[in-house]
Amino acid sequence: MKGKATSFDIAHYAGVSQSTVSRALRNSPLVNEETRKKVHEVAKELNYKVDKNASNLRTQQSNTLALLLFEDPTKDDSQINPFFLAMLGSITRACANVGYDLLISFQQASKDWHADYEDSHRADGIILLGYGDFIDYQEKLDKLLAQGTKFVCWGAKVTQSPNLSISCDNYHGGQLAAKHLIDIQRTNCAFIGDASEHSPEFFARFNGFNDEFTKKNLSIDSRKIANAISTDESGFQATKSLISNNIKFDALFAASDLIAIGAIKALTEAGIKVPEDVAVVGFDDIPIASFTNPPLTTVQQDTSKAGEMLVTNLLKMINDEDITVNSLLPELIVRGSTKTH
Amino acid sequence: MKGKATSFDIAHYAGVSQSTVSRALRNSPLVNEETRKKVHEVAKELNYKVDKNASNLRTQQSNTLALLLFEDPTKDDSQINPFFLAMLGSITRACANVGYDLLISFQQASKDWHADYEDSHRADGIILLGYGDFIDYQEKLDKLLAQGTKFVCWGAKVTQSPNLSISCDNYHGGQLAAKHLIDIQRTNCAFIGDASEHSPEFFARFNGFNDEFTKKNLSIDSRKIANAISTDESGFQATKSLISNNIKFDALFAASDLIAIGAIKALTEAGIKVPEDVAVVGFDDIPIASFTNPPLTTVQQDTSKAGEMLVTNLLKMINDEDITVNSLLPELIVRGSTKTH
DNA sequence: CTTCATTGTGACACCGGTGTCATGTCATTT
DNA sequence: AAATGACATGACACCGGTGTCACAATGAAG
Repeated sequence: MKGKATSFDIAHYAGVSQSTVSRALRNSPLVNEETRKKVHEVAKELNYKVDKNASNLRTQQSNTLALLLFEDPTKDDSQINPFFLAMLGSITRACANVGYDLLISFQQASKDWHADYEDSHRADGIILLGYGDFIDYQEKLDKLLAQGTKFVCWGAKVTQSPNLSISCDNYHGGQLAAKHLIDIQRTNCAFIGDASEHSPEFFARFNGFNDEFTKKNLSIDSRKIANAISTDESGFQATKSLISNNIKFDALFAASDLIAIGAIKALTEAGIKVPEDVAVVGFDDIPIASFTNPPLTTVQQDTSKAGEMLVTNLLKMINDEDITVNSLLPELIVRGSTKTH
Repeated sequence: MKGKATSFDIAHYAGVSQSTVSRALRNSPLVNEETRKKVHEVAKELNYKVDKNASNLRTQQSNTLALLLFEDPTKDDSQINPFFLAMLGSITRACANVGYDLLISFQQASKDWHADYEDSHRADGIILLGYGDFIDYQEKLDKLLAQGTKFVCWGAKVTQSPNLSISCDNYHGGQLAAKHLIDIQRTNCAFIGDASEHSPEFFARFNGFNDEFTKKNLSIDSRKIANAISTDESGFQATKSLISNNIKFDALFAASDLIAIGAIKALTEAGIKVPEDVAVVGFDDIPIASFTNPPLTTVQQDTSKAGEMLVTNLLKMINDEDITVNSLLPELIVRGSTKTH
């Protein structure tokens, strides 16, 4: 047999027209049961598969979603944030469940990325994933919006159109962390992350955390706030600088687990014991979290549910259905890094 | 503007024919520099993007690769083997570097998966990734081969066509582990994994390990070999059963890091100290490995190079070029789990 | 026996590009 | 001045499906 079989080949062998083959294979009610069976039979025999390019071209939809992962530009090229990796896994599954293919692509946050995938009809919609500088990001989202591109994003709320973004309730997560530290009487607390609009998610975590302290007439000393992006290296450096500036604290809330891991490393190297001297709370609950030494207390985001929601919401957008925005509820997972006894 | 711009729209506004637009956009040398510029200008203005479906249909290639991930069926649905996640990351990058898109899909190892992606012209080639029962797997690979599908796979050697698979030199990796343990005088050694043809990679690791012992007139007691698939849970159970059968050993070689992590947990719970009582060596060097307690000594596979090789080899196959099979050289990373002093 | 709805099928245009062939223009050669 | 070639462009078929329309066959209704 020369090359791949086409619907014409099937038509030929089944003794019907190509139109009928097309209908039969898509189980159109228009076609007689008997011919339908015959066609399916021949198709199977010839190992025929519908050419997606032709079919997509005609129907003007691809049954494919694109996942764009943005990375912190400073990040080592070889490692990917495990939290996003987990999201990627759950998104993949969610796509498979609804019969969509998934294209993935890593984007340099700095680079120009336009909505290539959707514009070129390669995907019906786009899922955006990534921490990164939000200000720059926002601008590009606006462009997407203006173009009418179908997309959802994880994390940062897009102001004009809050329905586009799905996230866990970061503010609430921050509160959980604060409550826990207050419970175990660690109120002299440092925060490592970015407490500004540049990282809305981190900011929300910080605000929830801070507000909870304020509620109890406590406060976070601003000198105990150190900037970091979501890498262990950055968390390590930030914590180290706090330590070398001789700033004292008995608890540390890291805006992400990777930061927390870096922080623990910095603390340990400085001879500061976790959790005896400093209790550490992270955010995300990445797989590593339970394997660190000590195991990391952290605010868990349900990545599996998150991926599902991203996909279902995106599909709703594609079908012009209404979206019910749901924030995911984070959960505190207490482990060794805050166990004081 | 109604809908997306097509090349005809560009042609209209640029005052040339559609053919010329097509050529100009692909920077064909046939078209005059001036018109080329003009066309590019208009295209940019109208935010035009080539429709991939049309273009793929015509050229009969998709500039897309598909990545199929096979999972141990027993595996918890929510977690993905971190080693494959790392591979996925490097493959994605490698694809991006050569201008290919990447479709990903998780496959139930048990399910029927045919070569849907390639048959339906959605991808030019396929990358297969996954531990799993090799016997069943092999059969499906044969089918792919017979169909002339372009694919490469990680790990297990496909007997008829060894060029198809790329892997690190597992045998050598096993030797490295053995040498190290012998060096530190831990020769009463257990092996956790699957030492049979069902898991060729694990088998090779074991064989390298075992042969190295034999070379030194040492041997691995067959009662100290326990079966496990590549999950921490399975490693945990396997190790536990060794312990509860009162089998003594002072070193343990796990066929993968996840197994090793489960093993460490089992040992620790039984009051056996790592590395004082039992030295543990894993395989893969997944990101978690350096964060375990104690940090895990392991045989590192260079995932970044591996992903690159998979992609470049697959592209060579697609272009009918010759492939030079390269095994990747694994490297021993010594960490706390084998440090006896 | 005609009329009309129903059912199943084939013919054909179409999706938006790409590649081939034909055409036209202009400078160079003889 | 006629012939030759290089260069630039347009016309058109084609990739392999999908959707619309027309039409034949059948049976029911009038």
